[in-house]
Amino acid sequence: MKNNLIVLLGPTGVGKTELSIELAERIGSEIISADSRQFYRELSIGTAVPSDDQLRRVKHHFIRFISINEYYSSSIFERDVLELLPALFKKRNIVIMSGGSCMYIDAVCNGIDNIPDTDPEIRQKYIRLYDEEGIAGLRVALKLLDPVHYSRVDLKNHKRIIRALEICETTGMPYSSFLKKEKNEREFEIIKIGLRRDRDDLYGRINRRVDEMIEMGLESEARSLYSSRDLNALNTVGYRELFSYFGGSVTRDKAIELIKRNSRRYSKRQMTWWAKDDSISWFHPSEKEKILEIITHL
RNA sequence: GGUGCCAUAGCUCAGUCGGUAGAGCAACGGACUGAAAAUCCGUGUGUCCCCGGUUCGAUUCCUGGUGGCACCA
Repeated sequence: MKNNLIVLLGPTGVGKTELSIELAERIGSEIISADSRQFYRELSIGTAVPSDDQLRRVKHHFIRFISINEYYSSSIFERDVLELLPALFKKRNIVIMSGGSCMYIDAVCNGIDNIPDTDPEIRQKYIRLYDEEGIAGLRVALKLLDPVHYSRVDLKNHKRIIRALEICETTGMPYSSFLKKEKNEREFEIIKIGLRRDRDDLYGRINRRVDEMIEMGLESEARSLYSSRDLNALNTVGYRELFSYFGGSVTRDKAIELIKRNSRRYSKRQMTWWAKDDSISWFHPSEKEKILEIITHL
């Protein structure tokens, strides 16, 4: 009997959480979360993690399991998921992975090229270079160390250039030499099921959900994290805007409005990412029976 | 009721001494290989309130409407 990973994906707010739990209950599987901000145990309201009730209904993995102070990445996620899956497949030949973090989902489905770990100090060094000399300084360094990548990379995106530079310096080889871009074969089938809604409908849900988060106490959750605001894990919609409010640069109402806007923009970016993936079968979240049909006939 | 001011993009407004218009925000499109809810790139989307008039040509000037605001009654 072959093993199947059902990848349930969709933009933020589309309704993945509840549907994934209902599906998992029906087929008796467990759920792997592929939401990179639900990984952090310090965050809950702003990341819309499943409720305690929901977590009791179905066993979830990768929910609130690391600290915002820890380093994590899509590559580590790939490794962690691939290590966990055999145990899950022993219990049931179907596992559901549900989430919206595009790059993390890709890491599990297709793999990421093997690139050596880097020393955080080296990244810091290039961040300093960026602060002092701007994007131009980064470009000069990259052109020297990896002319191939220099000709391909988005030369206005400092994060991309810094990433390439830190690899070049760590390994003594050009970053581009590590990029094979080959799809890694998996020992299980991958069935991608995408959830989508009309834009007005989705945006309405996003706006309402932000109001609900505020009612549930997002402000105090964010306030308790304010001293850690510079951590990458907190450079996240729902928190950064409230930090601006705490810092006095925007009003509370404006911050809430910005959370809504940035959530909407995020959902659009997710849809753009998936638009070119023709292996996804798309459904409206209400089409549960149709989706079950597919899953149960595997 | 009278007088004055205003009406231009989704919003706030600029502008055209008459040659069909532009900023900010919003919106929209895209990129993405170990920070990714991050980061970056691109795009003006318009009966210039309406009916007439003057003019080769009116969003711009003029009559008259309509709506809004202010002041006087």
